[in-house]
Amino acid sequence: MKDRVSVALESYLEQIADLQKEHGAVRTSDLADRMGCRRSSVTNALQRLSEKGLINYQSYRPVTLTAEGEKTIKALSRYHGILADFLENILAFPEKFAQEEACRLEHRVSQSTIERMRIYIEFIEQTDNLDRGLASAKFKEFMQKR
Amino acid sequence: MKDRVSVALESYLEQIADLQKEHGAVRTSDLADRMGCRRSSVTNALQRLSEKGLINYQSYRPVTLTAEGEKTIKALSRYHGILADFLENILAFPEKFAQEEACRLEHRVSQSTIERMRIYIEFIEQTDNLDRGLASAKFKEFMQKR
DNA sequence: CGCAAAAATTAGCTTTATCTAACACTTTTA
DNA sequence: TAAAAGTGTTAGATAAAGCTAATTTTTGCG
Repeated sequence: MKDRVSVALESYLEQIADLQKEHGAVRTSDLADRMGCRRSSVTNALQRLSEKGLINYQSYRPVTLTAEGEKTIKALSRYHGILADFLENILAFPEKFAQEEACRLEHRVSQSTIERMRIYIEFIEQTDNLDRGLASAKFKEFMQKR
Repeated sequence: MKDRVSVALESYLEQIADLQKEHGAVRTSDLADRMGCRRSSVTNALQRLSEKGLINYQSYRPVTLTAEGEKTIKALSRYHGILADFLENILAFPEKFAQEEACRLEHRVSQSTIERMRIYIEFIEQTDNLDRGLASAKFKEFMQKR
């Protein structure tokens, strides 16, 4: 069982995936902007990600994810999505906050909790469809009145 | 706004509070057992906690929390309690898991999310009392059927 | 009491993750 | 096309958090 990559490196990896989608190529300075750190810290991170086989990296060349890196990202972004969905649609947070909080939590929340959140969302949706509780709508209403 | 103590140090602080309650005095080796690390790492942590004014520490003496340390712990354990409550009573996890997961998350979840979880629990309880949805019971039932 | 065992600390090393400053490559542009 | 600007990397520091091995302090017992 290959040891899990650190929270910091996971975040770099996510930003790389994001930038790849947006711009194709991924540059050190864009990553530094996103991560709020110096370019030299990015270089250091890229070297470590490369050693772990998660990115294709050569000096002065734009970066891409390896197949392994893609796989890691896929799992992570699923976690992120479910978390953000839960925060927005169950706990009734605004989307922006939900996204930010999901970023903070996705590296820590266990798989069981993620799956349970998914099931909970499904449950609430079913309840809503049965027009019995309209639980999520009711919660939003409840929030307004406080 | 004094900068927040690290996740690692926060964990040490919690174990200190726990041991203080159980045994009065807090010894390096007990802490090492609890934290699953070496005694030398504990000494190192104690020195840093002491520099931050969170514990009273002198070489070879048992450790106690400062007022500041107590305050930190109080906030943390409130977070822990709400999280565990949410995991157990909303997401229907067994108590043991809820406690463990709360330990992992309490250092990362933002205050807003904690407060919102508290409100959500309150909301569900009210709903349940109105005998309208019995949402939490229904969710447990729903879980059983899967 | 005095000494051995246990407990705690120190010293020194490692890795991660960050920084600044200096240097090396690339790209732009006059 | 060559100098300047911009981008990327290296070198060297620092701090957190851990480790092992060696040393120091405390404690318990014969």
